Amino acid sequence: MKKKLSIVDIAQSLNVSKTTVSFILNGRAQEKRISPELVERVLKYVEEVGYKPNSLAKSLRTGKSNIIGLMVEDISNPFFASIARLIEDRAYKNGYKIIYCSTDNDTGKTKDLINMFRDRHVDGYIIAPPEGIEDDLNSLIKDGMPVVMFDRHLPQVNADYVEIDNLFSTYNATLHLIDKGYKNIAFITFASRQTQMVARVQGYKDALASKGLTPVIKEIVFNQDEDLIIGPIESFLKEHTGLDAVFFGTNHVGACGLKVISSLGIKVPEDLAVISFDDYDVFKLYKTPVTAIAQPIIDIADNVITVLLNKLNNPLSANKPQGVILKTELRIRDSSK
Amino acid sequence: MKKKLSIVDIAQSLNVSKTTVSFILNGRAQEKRISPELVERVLKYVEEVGYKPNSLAKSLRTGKSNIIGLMVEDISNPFFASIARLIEDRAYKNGYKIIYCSTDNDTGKTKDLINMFRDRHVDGYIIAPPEGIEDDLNSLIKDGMPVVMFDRHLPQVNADYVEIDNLFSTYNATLHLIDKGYKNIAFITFASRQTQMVARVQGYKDALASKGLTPVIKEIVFNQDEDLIIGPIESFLKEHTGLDAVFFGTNHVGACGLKVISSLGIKVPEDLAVISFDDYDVFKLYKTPVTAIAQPIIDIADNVITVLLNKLNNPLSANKPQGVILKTELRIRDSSK
DNA sequence: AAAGATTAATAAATCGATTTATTATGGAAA
DNA sequence: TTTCCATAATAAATCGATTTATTAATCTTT
Repeated sequence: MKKKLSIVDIAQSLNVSKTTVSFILNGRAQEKRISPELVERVLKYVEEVGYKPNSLAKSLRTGKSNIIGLMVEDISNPFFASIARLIEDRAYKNGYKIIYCSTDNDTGKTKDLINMFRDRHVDGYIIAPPEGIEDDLNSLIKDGMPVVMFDRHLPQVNADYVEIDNLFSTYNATLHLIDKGYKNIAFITFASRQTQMVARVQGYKDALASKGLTPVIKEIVFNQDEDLIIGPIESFLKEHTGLDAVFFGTNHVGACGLKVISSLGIKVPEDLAVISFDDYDVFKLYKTPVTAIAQPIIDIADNVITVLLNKLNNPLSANKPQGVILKTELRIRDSSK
Repeated sequence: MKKKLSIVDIAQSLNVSKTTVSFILNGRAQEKRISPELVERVLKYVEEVGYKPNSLAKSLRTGKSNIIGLMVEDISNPFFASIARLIEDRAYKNGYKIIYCSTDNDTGKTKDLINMFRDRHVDGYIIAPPEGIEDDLNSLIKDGMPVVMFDRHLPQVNADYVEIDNLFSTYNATLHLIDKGYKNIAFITFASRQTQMVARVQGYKDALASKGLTPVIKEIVFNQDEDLIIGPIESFLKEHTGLDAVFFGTNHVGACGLKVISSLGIKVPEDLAVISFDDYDVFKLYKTPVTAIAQPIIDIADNVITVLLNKLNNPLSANKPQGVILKTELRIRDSSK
């Protein structure tokens, strides 16, 4: 077992000082007036023996880790997994690695994770924030750490964020249902005071209000256990027999909703029209494909990483944080015919 | 902006040496005969000011990082995302963090990622290995790093692995189709010489052979771009009109296959019966729910992390690496009625 | 009472890099 | 000939912990 080479080994083998080796490897040879012959000799040897600087030592000294911390709600949710994947790719191409983890929308867990990231000296934070971590994020920002929020934002946190136009999306989709003649439209979603969810509910309400219809809203407690989502939806649908359409607020609720609808033998759209937020394989392939609001996943990921890389490369630029709002696409399928 | 406290700050504030502080914080006070009063005084102060040791410095000195590297094929695939999620939870509970990344089944990329992990001094590796990285893994093992493979294994790598009984799973499922009277059964999957895929194909072939039927196999080049999966499936299905059943080798191929079937207006199971490997929301919710082979995801994750933690805690135990083979469940739905 | 053993704490070395401060040398200017 | 200034390289300090080696004080033992 060959033990790993250090910069001292390199320096000794070449009979030069480690300072010189370090300068050369960090591209500061010219600035430090190191002779071209020596530069070449060192580089050649380093290449030959395959020496790689110990990044821990490097990080300890420089204070940079080239790691970005990414916190999503749940990495096993396709929406977040896809975004994570795209961000990962872009980050790698720019010399950054990603550590990610799932917050479960749990404030306590998220605080722990932020501390863990901080402890690991990540260079920047990307987060779909749950409520209640305003102070933690503000403290990060005060310490000069780049922070980008996505999917939602916290109004009391003064950082960049990337979102979609939630209010307009549900407003528009609800109008679509109304135009098709549906009058008793329910909205089922996770209980949440997060900006994106509040906006979605509001868009739905606004659309109904504009036509003088009454909203029916069912909020479900966020949970990892599918049964605890399916159960409440089932009782809700059994209770509200007069509905002619239902709007699901997220892909997860939508998928669970379809399971309920399927098991109850409800026909879509004859008995009940369906629209869901987030597009998802399940919606495309359902018996009668389900109309859905597709988020611009690639655009979201691109914007997030661009904003973050920008901040990492220009740490001084104290320009005001900005919010990017992206458009969604209503994919009309015959579930709302 | 308060700058972070170091152990020296703590030592100075308390008028003791940093050695003492370090011993106390690492629970070696008794062993080092440090007086209980001093221990208490130090612990109290540390708690009070919220001092946390710099883990980079710690890792540099001790050579341990408390990080586990997890390499899956594609984090946006629900199968891998779910397993990653479960492993992440278990790891956190045991004081380990996870860095994960997607290999894309790409040998070159995987080699890079292994080097990245190595560079970051991860303490252990969990990997769904692509072909061609035998040497890299063996080199890790030679250097004493714990390595656990899952989903598949590399015969030339002498490390623990956790798998399912692929051959029996497809054998059994194919027999199920044959029992139902289907005779022209095709198998569509990703082209791969990985152990799990070879076994799946073999199980299918064996079942057909046992009944004197002829296999029809379509292999698709692994790709991130869905169109490059859907296209080949579509032409294959158009070409082979005599088929009465089709077996998809992975969840991703299965989902794409259903899209093709749906768009071609093929009726399941009247025109074509369908079975897929991996269970998946899409299969449960398809027009006629699709029979699928469900992997024991929780069991897989549990076994993987248990084996790895075991190795991390008993680095000396040079007991022979073992393979764990788990059972799958054939979930029969009316797509193969 | 001197030598040895315990106890309780500390000084210094180390991990592997980066960065600041310093030195030795040869040539130009005074 | 002395002084000054580039040039080219190096020694030493530093990042923040852990760990080894050492010291000073007290207690036993003979």
